[in-house]
Amino acid sequence: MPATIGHFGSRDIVARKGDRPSTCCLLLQGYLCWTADGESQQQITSLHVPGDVPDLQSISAPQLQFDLTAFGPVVVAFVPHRFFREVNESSARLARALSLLMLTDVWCLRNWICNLATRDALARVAHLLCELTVRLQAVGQARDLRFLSPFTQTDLAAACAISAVHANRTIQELRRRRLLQWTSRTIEITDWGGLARLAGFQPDYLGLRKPPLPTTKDFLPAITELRA
Amino acid sequence: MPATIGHFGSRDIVARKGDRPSTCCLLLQGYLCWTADGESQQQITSLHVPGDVPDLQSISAPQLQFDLTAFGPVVVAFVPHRFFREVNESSARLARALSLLMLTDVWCLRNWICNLATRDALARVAHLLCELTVRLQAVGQARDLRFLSPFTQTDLAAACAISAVHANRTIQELRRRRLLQWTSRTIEITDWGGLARLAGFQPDYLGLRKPPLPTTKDFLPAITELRA
DNA sequence: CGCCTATTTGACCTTTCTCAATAGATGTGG
DNA sequence: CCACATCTATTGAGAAAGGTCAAATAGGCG
Repeated sequence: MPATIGHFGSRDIVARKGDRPSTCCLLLQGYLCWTADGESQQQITSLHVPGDVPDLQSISAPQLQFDLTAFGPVVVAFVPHRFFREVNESSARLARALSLLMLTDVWCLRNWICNLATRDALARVAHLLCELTVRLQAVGQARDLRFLSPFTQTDLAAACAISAVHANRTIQELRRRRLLQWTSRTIEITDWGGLARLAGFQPDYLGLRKPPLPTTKDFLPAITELRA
Repeated sequence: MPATIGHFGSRDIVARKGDRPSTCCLLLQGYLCWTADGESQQQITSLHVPGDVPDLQSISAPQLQFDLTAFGPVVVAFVPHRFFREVNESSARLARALSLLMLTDVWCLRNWICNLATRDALARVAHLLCELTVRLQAVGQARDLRFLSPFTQTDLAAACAISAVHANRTIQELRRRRLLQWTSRTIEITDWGGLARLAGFQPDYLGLRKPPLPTTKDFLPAITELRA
């Protein structure tokens, strides 16, 4: 897999609205979010973990509609669109894997909408953390429901569409209920059952999960190779 | 284009969560929405107008994640997945058009998220109506900013994630400001500039619009043929 | 006309926001 | 290693937006 490695610091914009990139970025380390600039503050519309290719769609997009922002130190592999086009033609199995990756994005977006629309602040934050935990576990980035997070409470607020102050109070409430610990840069879910119940988190939330998750894994050999 | 025509009444579920359809539905008349069942009420996660193929993704999806619900009387053409697969291989131009259609969906979803996340009820409803109007105009379903709508205020509430009561008060406020009329089954925007300003609606909202809209048109000859 | 659904209204209550101030952390240059 | 600047987290108090409940009204349709 032909690729160029890129490193970014927190808040760096990896790809900008209006860009017409000729590569996709495979996220190797850290977090990437699609962000939109609101008048008051920026809004996060989706969240990506290592193994994701957030801008897979840029292959056929005339231009990017949002900014792709790094959170914390980030390592990406820029892979030429050409590579994916060739994969699409040469391997039916990998082509299907790519479709599923895109599909998963869409399905995450609809769930994100449901999260914003149907839950109050407490359940909303809980749900986001459930999703994040599951996705990190799936790629081996969270052991024992514990993971590093470069997100500030303000970032969380931008993802959940609540104010930073309220995000703080919400987290305190989650701590008070002994559902999680969030100190300095690490988050630990101390009561997964309780958090999931509060969030109304459906484990089969991932209905799609079983098929597409191996999908991501299809690229892991290549990823590992790149990391070395 | 091989197709079977289907007719549906309001609230009929055209495709159900968990289904594994072997066709996509090209919407010919009426509205389709992807809906999720919340505890209290159903949530609309996206809205489709004639010319759209809401479940284009089902081609590579193992199963549907949400319900596809009809609003008002709806006519669809069920087109076999096979047809789209063949198109993908035979015509690079139409293949690109299909990619753009899918892309447009993703981009609509992110904008939907921004709408829920960054606007208050009044601007949110205004924005939804702006988007709806533009999309209807693009396919000739709204003349003079006036169109038929089978949506109840409760439906609007489900789309904007507000309560039905508040939706009602919001619409009254829009009427009071002489931005629109909404009587019985027709909506008319009486002050487009004012509505767009209130909503913070970006005409290039559609950034993608110029390229992909012709995309939809690529199918219009076929659509017209089917209608006849 | 009568039923059923959709809209409208009022009163009251809850959630969340905003503003403002304080405290804690982190990082930088001297 | 300290002093300072900056970012992040926390707290309090008051205000605004929106939710809920319940009842009244208005349409649409057989």
